[in-house]
Amino acid sequence: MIDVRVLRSDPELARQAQRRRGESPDLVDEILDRDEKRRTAITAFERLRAEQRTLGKQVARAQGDEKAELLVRTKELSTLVKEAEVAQTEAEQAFQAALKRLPNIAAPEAPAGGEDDYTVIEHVGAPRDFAAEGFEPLDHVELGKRLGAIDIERGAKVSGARFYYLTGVGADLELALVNMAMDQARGAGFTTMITPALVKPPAMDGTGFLGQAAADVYRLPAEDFYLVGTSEVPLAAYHADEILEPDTLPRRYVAFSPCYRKEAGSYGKDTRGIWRVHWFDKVEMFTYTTLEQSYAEHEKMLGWEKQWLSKLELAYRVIDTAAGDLGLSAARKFDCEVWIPTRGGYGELTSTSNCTDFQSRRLNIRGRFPDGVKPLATLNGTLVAVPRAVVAILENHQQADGSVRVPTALQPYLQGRTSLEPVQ
RNA sequence: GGAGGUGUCGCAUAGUGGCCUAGUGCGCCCGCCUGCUAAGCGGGUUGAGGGUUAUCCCCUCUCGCGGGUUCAAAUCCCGCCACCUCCGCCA
Repeated sequence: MIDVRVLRSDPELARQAQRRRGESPDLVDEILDRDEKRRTAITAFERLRAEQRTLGKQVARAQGDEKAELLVRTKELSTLVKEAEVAQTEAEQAFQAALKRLPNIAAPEAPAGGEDDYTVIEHVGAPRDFAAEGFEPLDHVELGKRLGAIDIERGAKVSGARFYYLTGVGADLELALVNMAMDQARGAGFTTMITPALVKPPAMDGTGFLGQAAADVYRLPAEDFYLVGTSEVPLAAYHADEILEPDTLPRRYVAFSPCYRKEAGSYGKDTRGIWRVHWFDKVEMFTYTTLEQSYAEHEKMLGWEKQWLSKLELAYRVIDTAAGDLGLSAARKFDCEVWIPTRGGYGELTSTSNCTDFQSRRLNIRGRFPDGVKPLATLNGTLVAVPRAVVAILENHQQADGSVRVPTALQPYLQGRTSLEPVQ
């Protein structure tokens, strides 16, 4: 949620930001119009309410005829106050509804445009040249079968399309990745968390996932729960309605959780294998800090993600996501995209967003600072989304004999194994 | 799932319709006093919104949340939520 005072003082900034996202600037003016009506309604209510309170005190002291006369007026006022209160509430709700639709103001550095308008910040490592090595790489589905690591057929039998089992070394690989990620984050000062995967509507809405992303969210209507698509949701809502002391900042949390996504609108896209699935496990970093510190923190998040990918010995590039591809809450987003041999291109493995004070305003997360109580900034970043990491490792580290080399850093987490061998 | 209890300004508490502009203690902040510290004394200390915006000032809301009764609600009534105790069920 954007500070309405920013919209009042510099509406053109917000209109411009909307255009850079490829969205209509008219929403800004609709919000300002509703703000005007809201303030008029508040003033009207408060004037009546003040009169009611003043007269109410006189009633308490008055006697006889004087009291009777006052009661005539106060009874009238009682009705007027109630009407004015209803009008104020309605104006407030109309205003809030419009304001909540407005996405975060994209950072000036974020490229304008949509999904394909990203800029590449850097390349790290070179894609492996299988042709030079003299063999054709297998995809992760075939490798997963040979290793006894991934069972997609039975995933579909039990749960349907886009579900899978990790079996044997596949399951071992998940636990190894998760433990390694947790160790790295813990070493960087993060507090380890295991978070609820079912949340109530305010948590989902406050994090910004009931906007454009609502179609992608699983809901349990009977109990009014949502299944989270990322532990960003329970981590952001963790400090909702709290005022944090500045000397406890930054607060860094790392969570392991399952993630559930409908993947609506992706029909026919990435249908093979486990690249895009309805459920997966993920280790996610999350930071609460000041708005001023958030930009440096965002660089740190990216640094931790790069460190992680390097330990997995993967070639990747970093992109600066375009404004139109930021989602509702983010002001800026960096994706790390790893080279996937059988895709013949880069695919997103991790992503880190600076949501500035956008989520904090929705979730009412504030800090007590010398110059007042102010909303904090929130940032999130993937360390490991398990299935995609498994795909990247299997495909990039496969050998001509069908085995898969285990990256050195990961070996201690896989009972010292240096390679995964085919079982058939 | 059932029964009972509890929810007040950081913490602990007072408050059974108008004297609540929510009192008191603790904690915290500022100042005074004081060789230092403690004690003592004085003041301040929820958050949000509106008017005005030159820091002041004025007003409204905020006693778990939402309704209702009333001229007037922390206080009375209804619903919901959270927590505690016990029972049931379950991993």
